[in-house]
Amino acid sequence: MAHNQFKHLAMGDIAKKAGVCMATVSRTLNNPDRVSEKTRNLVMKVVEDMGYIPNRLAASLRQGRSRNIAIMLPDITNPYFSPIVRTIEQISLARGYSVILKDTQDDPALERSFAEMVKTRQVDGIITNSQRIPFDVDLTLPLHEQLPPIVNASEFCDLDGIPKVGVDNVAIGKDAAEHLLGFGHRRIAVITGTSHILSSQQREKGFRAALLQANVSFDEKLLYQGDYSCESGVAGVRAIMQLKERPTAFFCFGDQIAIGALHALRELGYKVPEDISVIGVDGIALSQYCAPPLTTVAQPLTQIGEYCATLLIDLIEGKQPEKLVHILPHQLLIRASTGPAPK
Amino acid sequence: MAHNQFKHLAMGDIAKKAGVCMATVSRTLNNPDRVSEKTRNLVMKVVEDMGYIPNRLAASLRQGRSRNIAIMLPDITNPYFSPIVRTIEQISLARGYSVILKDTQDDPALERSFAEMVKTRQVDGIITNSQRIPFDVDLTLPLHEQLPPIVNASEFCDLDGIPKVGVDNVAIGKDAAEHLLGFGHRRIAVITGTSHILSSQQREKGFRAALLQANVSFDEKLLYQGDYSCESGVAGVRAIMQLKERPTAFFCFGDQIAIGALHALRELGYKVPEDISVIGVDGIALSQYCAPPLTTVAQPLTQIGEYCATLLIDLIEGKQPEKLVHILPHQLLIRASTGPAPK
DNA sequence: TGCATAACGGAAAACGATTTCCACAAAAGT
DNA sequence: ACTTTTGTGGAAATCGTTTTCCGTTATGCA
Repeated sequence: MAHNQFKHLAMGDIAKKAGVCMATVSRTLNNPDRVSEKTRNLVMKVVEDMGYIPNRLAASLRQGRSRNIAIMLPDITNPYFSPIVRTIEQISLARGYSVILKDTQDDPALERSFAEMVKTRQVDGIITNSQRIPFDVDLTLPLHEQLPPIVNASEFCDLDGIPKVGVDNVAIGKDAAEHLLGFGHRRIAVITGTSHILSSQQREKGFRAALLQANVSFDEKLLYQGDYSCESGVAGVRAIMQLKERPTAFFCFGDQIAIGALHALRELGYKVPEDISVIGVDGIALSQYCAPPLTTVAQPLTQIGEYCATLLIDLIEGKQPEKLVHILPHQLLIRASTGPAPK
Repeated sequence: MAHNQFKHLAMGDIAKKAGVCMATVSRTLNNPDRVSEKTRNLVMKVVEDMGYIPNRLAASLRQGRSRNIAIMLPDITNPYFSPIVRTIEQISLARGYSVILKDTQDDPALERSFAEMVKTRQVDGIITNSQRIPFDVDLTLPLHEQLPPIVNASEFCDLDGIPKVGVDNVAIGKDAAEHLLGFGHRRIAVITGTSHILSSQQREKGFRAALLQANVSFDEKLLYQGDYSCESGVAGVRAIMQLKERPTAFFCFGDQIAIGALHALRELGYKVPEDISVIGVDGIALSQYCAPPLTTVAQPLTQIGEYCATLLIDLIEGKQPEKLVHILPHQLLIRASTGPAPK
């Protein structure tokens, strides 16, 4: 009713005009090499002249696939995801897929409802940052026979057999800790990510392991449960700096946390890194513009996106990927927010 | 071929199992009130038990609409867009639409190709930040008869009759300038947004008007063409601070520019706001965590998203909106990056 | 000249829901 | 008891492609 002003040509109209049959038009559009050059040019010309654009819904219905993929994120405002999403878009486009982006706000119900888009045939597969797999699975049966094409990005669910792309968060926690230990820090505070999130737990694990290995004990009062937001960085610093025995360094499990922490430390009058060092994780673009520029353990965000998209589309198209799990290398970016521990 | 492991029930299967006809199943699912409670419960139970989920592609094909909308952005990594996109998603979801997000990288060809998704019936409408309308229009005919549902967000094309949601950028330029003038600044540098973008041109216009009105002349050497990126903020400051006659304030046409500018000023050893004031535009979430917290002219980002989504969906559904153009109020957030001009 | 191959036409099934048309029954109203 | 509603069944058209199944003609090659 609404917008009939756009008369939609059907393939039959083109066929009639060009004096060929529909099959030929379809072949010309989808398998150009199966049509003689002469007919191809003829059909193409008519298509151009009349401005025909095939209805992809019809094609999708017939072919049983939509050539769309979905990305589920807990929070698209987190700049961590931007480069990942952008890369996924680029690769998908190159391979003929469109991307549907979803902000699930970490809500299981929303995750499941979005996941239904696979069942409704609106998308052919899903890239998800959630460690909850939004499909019912029977653990006694092989997973890949029950799940639609799905790739776990950055955050991993604990099921084996689910394709995953991300980093080694235990190692990240260790590397960050060792960087601070190397500067002589012994009282290191931690502002974690969202507590139920695996990446946060693993970074904590790596952190503790590094301390243990260096024979440094950890004061549990120096641990603040954050949630990967700037706000939790602010709150964490405020809480911890009230302690009698203050830390000389903060290990923030995300760059956004670190940005908030830097802000709060500034407010309280501390100098970074002279009084207190701060290290983050993620390597978001803005981290280099912090005051001071943030030392951080950078993730290969573009690469994560690249692997996710490639993996998912391979799965969709039935190409068996050689590897289902990709753990990509991280990199410690030493900038100005960390320095020697004060005496 | 790829994933037949998911046997897809069709509506006929449900009808048979429930002992009713397909029309009844369809009615139950789409117009529950046109079916007796008894049959409704029966059908619903079968639907639940068998886990039936209707194929939306088929429905879309038949109904001639996909219940998808597209958002075209030049750069999804710009945190300016995040709250807008998130709000659009929320409203769309509530009204039964899915959102397809596109990063066009300001490329006209990409914009056009994405816009074709309307013609291929993959989306019912578009929200675009580009001032290029990616459809051919005949200016002698009424626009609304030629264009599919489309809404211009934040950046406006120069055609009348296109639905638009945004702010008054001339006023924003004026307000920012007057704030600095009020602090006694007379040499104010400007780092603009992308030069061909209307919002940047208008902010400049407002800025110049305010100076003129205050009887302050503008030194053209204090104008640096940026592109809304952090990098251009850095570059702008470096270029302008090499001048013999330096400014006492920077008006950055975007918060990202301002973040880069703050960074570069810090590198050069200037104190903000004691030596130099900096004001931004946009009011992105991170602006409050800058060092010092950024004075900025904030846009009502959530509201922009809200109006865009509502407007577009109303257009799609044939409801004639009362207003096609919404200019929403901005707000000067005075924080710590601006202060009195040094003597 | 003969024959394999390629190119294309014609017609129709298929994808899976929506929607219409008509008939017919049961429930509700007068 | 008679007329309206209301609810439902049965069957089929429809959306616009893709794809198959032949059959036919043109082309190329030996």
